Amino acid sequence: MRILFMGTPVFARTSLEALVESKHEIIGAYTQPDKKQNRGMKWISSPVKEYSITKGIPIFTPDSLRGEEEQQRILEMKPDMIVVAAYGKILPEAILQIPPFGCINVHSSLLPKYRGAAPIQWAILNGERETGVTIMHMAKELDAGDIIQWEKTEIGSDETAEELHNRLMEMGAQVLLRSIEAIEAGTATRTKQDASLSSYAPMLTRALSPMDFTRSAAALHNQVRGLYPWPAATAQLGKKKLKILQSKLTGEHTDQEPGEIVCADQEGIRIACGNGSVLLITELQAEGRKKMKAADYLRGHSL
RNA sequence: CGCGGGAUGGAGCAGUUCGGUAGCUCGUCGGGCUCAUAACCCGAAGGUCGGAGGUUCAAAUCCUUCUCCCGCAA
Repeated sequence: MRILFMGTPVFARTSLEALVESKHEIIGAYTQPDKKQNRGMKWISSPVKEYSITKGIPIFTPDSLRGEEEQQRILEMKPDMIVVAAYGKILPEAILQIPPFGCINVHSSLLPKYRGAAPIQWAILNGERETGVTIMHMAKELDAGDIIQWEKTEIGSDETAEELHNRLMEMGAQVLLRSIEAIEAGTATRTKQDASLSSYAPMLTRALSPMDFTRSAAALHNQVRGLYPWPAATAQLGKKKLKILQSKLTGEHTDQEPGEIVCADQEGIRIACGNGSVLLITELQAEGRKKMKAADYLRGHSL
């Protein structure tokens, strides 16, 4: 199968790698243009671009796919199928109709739940017990196409968004290969999404970071691991604003007011939360510092 | 040239403004106390103060430069 790939971050690269190592022919990779970003405003290429260079895959980084010219180019490449994974651009309908085997997408949630940009993180933020990856045919509406296959996985009670992301990334690549195989063999099914069950997982922002200690410890724990490693939960402890990177639920109770420090020792910092629940902060990061164990932080700082 | 913070014994920090014998909390090792201990008491080891130049009688501290780390912004 002649496959045109479209994707940007490391999540997409993993699927691309799986495709490259499969029997399929990767005829090109679309990815976001290089950006000036990070400290020092250096030019950064997407992981998909970096990888494609090492494999000699033709790279395309248009600002938009809406133009005639771009659509014509894709048409001339004669892809049998377009595979999209976290590309970051909307594909116009004209392009969706080009490949005879269709445009399929790797999405890291159990659709129709968590459509959108940050499905992995929102699943954790909402305290879901399970999530997964879905391979679907792309439709005009975002993440609303017919489902080809999905695979579920349990979310560990202390699992972070980063860990879950890495697992789903590998899982996505595998399910993708199986789906393509099924499509090629003509055994693939198409299941419509029940739009009434859909939910939206918008891009994360720093506005989600501040911790409100009147919420339950369980909700805050979800916030800490769901926002890890970016943008990370933050809290004002003592005089400093800290990123809270790792926490534990202790099941303890306290009579102290939300936000008060129950105890700070080798285990970490226990903070009173809503309804007398207690959250144990075990890892954090101060501005200009590296992340460290809460106990280490306490050796040089008083609260 | 985006803005800013940081590099000090194994860990986390102070000291840098106004140069003058390197300090705190903890860890480690030894000893003591104890039925016992992650607790307490006594003692010890461990640092070319990120690298390289310079100023000075004297530099962690002032000047120049380099490397690495981090936060913000994108």
